[in-house]
Amino acid sequence: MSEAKVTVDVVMFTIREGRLQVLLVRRGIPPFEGQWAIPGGFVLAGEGLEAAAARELEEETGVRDVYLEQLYTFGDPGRDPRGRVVTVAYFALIRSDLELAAGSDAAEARWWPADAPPPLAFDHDRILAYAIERLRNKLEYTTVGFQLLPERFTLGDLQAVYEAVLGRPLDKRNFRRKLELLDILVPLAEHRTAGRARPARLYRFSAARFEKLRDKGILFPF
Amino acid sequence: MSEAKVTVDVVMFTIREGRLQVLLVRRGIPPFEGQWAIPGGFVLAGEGLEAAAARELEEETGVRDVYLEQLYTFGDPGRDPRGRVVTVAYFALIRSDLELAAGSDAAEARWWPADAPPPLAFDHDRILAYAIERLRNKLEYTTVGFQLLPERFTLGDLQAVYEAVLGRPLDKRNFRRKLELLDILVPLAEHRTAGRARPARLYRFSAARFEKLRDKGILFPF
DNA sequence: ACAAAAGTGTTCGATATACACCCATGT
DNA sequence: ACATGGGTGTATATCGAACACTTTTGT
Repeated sequence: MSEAKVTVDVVMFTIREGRLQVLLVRRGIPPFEGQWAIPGGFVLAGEGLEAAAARELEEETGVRDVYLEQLYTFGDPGRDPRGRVVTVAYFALIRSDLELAAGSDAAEARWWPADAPPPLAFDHDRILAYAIERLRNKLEYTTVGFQLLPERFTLGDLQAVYEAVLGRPLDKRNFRRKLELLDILVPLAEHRTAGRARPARLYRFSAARFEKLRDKGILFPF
Repeated sequence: MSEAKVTVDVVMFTIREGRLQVLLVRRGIPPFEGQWAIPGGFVLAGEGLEAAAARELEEETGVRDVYLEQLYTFGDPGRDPRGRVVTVAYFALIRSDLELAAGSDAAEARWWPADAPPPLAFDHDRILAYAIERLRNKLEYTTVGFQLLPERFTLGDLQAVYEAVLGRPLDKRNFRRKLELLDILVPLAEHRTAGRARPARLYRFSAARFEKLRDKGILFPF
């Protein structure tokens, strides 16, 4: 017997309150009814895996066109009491300025700190741990960090993202020098003033310049 | 409809004749009958994905306990004319001293240069390309290269593996210094003499020392 | 003797890290 | 005036890259 059900689970990360947070939903049906879980669902007939993940993402958050990457496939027999279910896990990065659409699935959904989630259904604790590890690694040698910020952001915002995900403080001057060398940020004319501190210059990510780096073989500059 | 067939495909690499080679099988049945393909097959009921990959590996080569890592999952609708087939691809590294067991599947199987394979069935050219890319990346910051060599090997052997996979020459002195710093090779008393050249010292990989590096947070020293 | 691969150190540039003070604004 | 985060430069250590000759063996 080689028939199985195939699902996608999408670990959606964001930055809220200066911390890395993950979207979880409370299950409304057995198994694990009432438990928190990583959002996911069955792949439809004729639907690609990544398309299914993007669909779940949009159903859950109302958001499209975000960073989405395949993570790992979990298929141990017995991981789902309903029978053989193979799940292809993805992870996604949600910009911190995007609000969750009100529960389209009528299911309860909320952000949880990624390092302090509630008990999770199925083997979802493993999936979450794996996603966090992958995100940390990616952050160190890629530029995915920008995907967690609004289009316009300050260097302080960006550094805060890196610190939240990596879980350690970074040196401001070294961080900025590294970014300057990469030359993938475009300084904008505007500033943003927060609280009673000096206004900070806003930047945006330049996909074009990043592509040029890639073309020159500098694949993962971070 | 969420039922699908689940297969595992295993991209098996080795070093032969100083080149990176990949094991391919000629398909005996439709679809793509007579075409070359990456070995694989259906996941059995109650069988884990990695277990299925290890079984395919052993059926095809007679070899067990080799380096095996999940690569990516391909599930585009239409990738298999028989219907919805999701394949979880793995890649494996076969030591260069291991001989293929005579065709247990009665199917033709042979090594092909990884950079010049014949036309492949399904989307297997994509899978192979992805596996090569991953292997190259892994080689640069991990120690998987040892998995392609016999237990006892010379530094020249090891460098040849890296050069074959990366596709570029490496500096002998820099290569050796790096290894010395890592301190994961154990020099043996024996030497091996090849042709009419000076005999070379044999080494073996020390998994114990490698684990110590990992414990100290030096995850991927290469 | 010579062909073949083994073995061995140093220099240089680039990159990563550590570290402290002044600036512009709101209250 | 002071509290808050923004902004800036220098010195040092570490790592990677480039580079050439001697040694040991078989023929």
